[in-house]
Amino acid sequence: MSKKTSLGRQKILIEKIQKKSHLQVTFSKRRSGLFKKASELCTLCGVEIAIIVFSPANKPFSFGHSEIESIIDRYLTRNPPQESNTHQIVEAHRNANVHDLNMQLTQLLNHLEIEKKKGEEIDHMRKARQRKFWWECPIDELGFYELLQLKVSIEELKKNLGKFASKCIMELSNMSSPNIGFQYGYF
Amino acid sequence: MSKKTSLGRQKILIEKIQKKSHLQVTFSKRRSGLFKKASELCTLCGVEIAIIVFSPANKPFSFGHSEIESIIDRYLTRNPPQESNTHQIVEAHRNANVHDLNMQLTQLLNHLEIEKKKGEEIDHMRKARQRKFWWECPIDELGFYELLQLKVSIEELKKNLGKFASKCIMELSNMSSPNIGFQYGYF
DNA sequence: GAGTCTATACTTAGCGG
DNA sequence: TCCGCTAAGTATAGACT
Repeated sequence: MSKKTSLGRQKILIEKIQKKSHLQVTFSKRRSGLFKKASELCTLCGVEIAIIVFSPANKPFSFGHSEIESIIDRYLTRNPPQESNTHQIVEAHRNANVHDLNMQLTQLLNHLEIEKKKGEEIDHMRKARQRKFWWECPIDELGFYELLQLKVSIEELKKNLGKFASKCIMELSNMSSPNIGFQYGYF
Repeated sequence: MSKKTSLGRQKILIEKIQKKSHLQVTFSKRRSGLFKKASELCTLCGVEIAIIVFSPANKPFSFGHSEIESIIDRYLTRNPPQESNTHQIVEAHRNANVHDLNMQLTQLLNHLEIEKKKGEEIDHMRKARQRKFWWECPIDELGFYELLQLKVSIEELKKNLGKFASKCIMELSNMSSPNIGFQYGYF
């Protein structure tokens, strides 16, 4: 209650934001706003839109999914310079050049997206494993006491495994498959 | 005077507008709105943005990070200007566009390189670990026989660890530090 | 088409979690 | 970093020029 209520939106000048943290927030918000507007325009008017944005941290963000390529392609092929014939050859070359660049750009965007996703996935998996599996570490890098600890831990694991296996066996034998071929006495 | 006052903005559903004339108006307004937002984002955050939009009439509109937009817009919407001066301006902007694309391409190449390297590194580490550490696997996902194998392997590991530790201790005791504080008898 | 007007829908700055 | 909130700033639907 003693807390002041929010001031609400303040007017800002459209000029380069100096404060870095501030800029990052604004970029994030406005980028998503921009993409939302674009998506609305797509839906409302049934048009195709391609957007490429480079973040302040120089990361590329794109809107337009996989269609971005065809959109750029269309733009470049159907953007005929309406000029005199004398320029047409030069223009054609230029357009070919631009077209080529855009192809590469698009391909790179796709690759980047894939690589990013792959990297994130692997990283995520790694982190998940690290949380779950304490033994995931290179033995060669362990110190003496750490080796001791590892030994103890593995013995603990062995015990637990024995218990777990026994439990599995019990459950199996409680099921309706009495002739199951496992050699229970192994443990 | 007898005119009714405007109803003000009405809520609309974000779905394909059916009425053609209506659609055209909306497209025009929202496209400029989109480009305005993009331009603000450019200025506020000092980033580069490229947008390509195809109108319902299949005309391409593009937004680059400068005032290129209005010029290209004029150039494409109206008939080609006859003055060579204007022609030069358009040419200049087209070149700027190419330059821009090249910038983006370079940036992307760098990003891709970094991401790829990162991904490969992580992948390499993962594979190295997998080769080295057979026990790196989620216990919950192991089958019965695999659990058996794991148990055996771990017992083997325990033995090897014991040997390894003994060897370490031997080597330590052979060194010139006889008072080392380890409790050798632990293993 | 593009520009104007109005009232309202939508966006977002600044703050907190 | 991302989410949510609030209030003020903007964008824009509809009608008309």
